[in-house]
Amino acid sequence: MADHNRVVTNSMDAMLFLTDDQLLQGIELMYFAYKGFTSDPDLILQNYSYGRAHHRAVHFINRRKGLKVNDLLDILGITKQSLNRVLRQLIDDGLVESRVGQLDKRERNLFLTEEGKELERQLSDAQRKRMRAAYRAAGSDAVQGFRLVLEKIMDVETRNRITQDKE
Amino acid sequence: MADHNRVVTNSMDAMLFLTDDQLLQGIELMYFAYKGFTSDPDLILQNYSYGRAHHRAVHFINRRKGLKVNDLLDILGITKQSLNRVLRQLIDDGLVESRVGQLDKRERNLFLTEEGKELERQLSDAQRKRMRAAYRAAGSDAVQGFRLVLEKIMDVETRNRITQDKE
DNA sequence: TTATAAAGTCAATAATACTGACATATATTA
DNA sequence: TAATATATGTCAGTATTATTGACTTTATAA
Repeated sequence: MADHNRVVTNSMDAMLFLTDDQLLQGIELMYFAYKGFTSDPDLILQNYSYGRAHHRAVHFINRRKGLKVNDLLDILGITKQSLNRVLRQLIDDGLVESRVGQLDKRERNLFLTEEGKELERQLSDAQRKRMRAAYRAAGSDAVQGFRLVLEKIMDVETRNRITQDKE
Repeated sequence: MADHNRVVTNSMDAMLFLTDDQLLQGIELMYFAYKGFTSDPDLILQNYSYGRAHHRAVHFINRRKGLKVNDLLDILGITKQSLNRVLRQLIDDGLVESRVGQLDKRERNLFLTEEGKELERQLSDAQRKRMRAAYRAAGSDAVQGFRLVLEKIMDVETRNRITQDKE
């Protein structure tokens, strides 16, 4: 029975019928989930008088250690001037270190300091906790589906950049 | 084999092992997907000199026709003063109609005008198109998993409010 | 040497949110 | 009925995050 269902399901995929209402429900789900998803970090950031922009910078500097300012700009899709305000604060506050590039001295490689890592840990702990609970509650099959759909929702250029960066 | 795998997978769910890196990948996925998800409407809104706040208002007024101002405040989780700016514009521009409540005349029931429906259609067409493409590419099993995980990511109070509202 | 590139900065502006203080109309309660 | 509470709306001031445009400094490349 499982096998039979699987075959039927797969052959249905090509003509998956989706009402506008079902799609709108998915859209709302994204909205509400994203809201919950950002709520825990938002609370923590208040203690530092930082905002989401700081979180994003800290997150990506942690994930791609030593990345260049330009890389960060590409990832975030904001202007140099917007990033500068945030980065300036993080550097002045001693959470981020900006090292002159070894090959090209115009470049700056960004790293988290110990203090920066501590904030990152706090933020990602909260977010991971929520993700882990959701993953566990939904089950591993659901997680695969979740990841697959999210990947397809992204802009193609974004998807290519992310996946090519992965080693 | 399918049945055997299913059993193994389900029994694994309780102890689903997730590395911090896997969870961080999920977190990034949410970030990038949400970004893509809002990019199409953002372009359309520029033509109207509106922002995401207007989109959200229009979306929920369409989805819950005749909802009260207080209902909308609850859903959006913003202050009366923040909503007012947006709602004032939409009403003045003739996209939203505010009708005095029939039972309680203090209340105002919100509706989209024909013009408002036209904007809603434009915005949701773009977003539905992206969702439909993602759903089709991922397959119906994946869609189920996607929805399930998103529901679990939401705040419990949000989830209860959403699901109870559904008839 | 001149042009290009990476990073940083200053200034002005916009969208979205916030808090606090009040006003108005209507409903509910004492 | 009089006092209180509720739903909505508004004014003013402030903060965060983003924008555009103009420029500078330093370093690499043509």
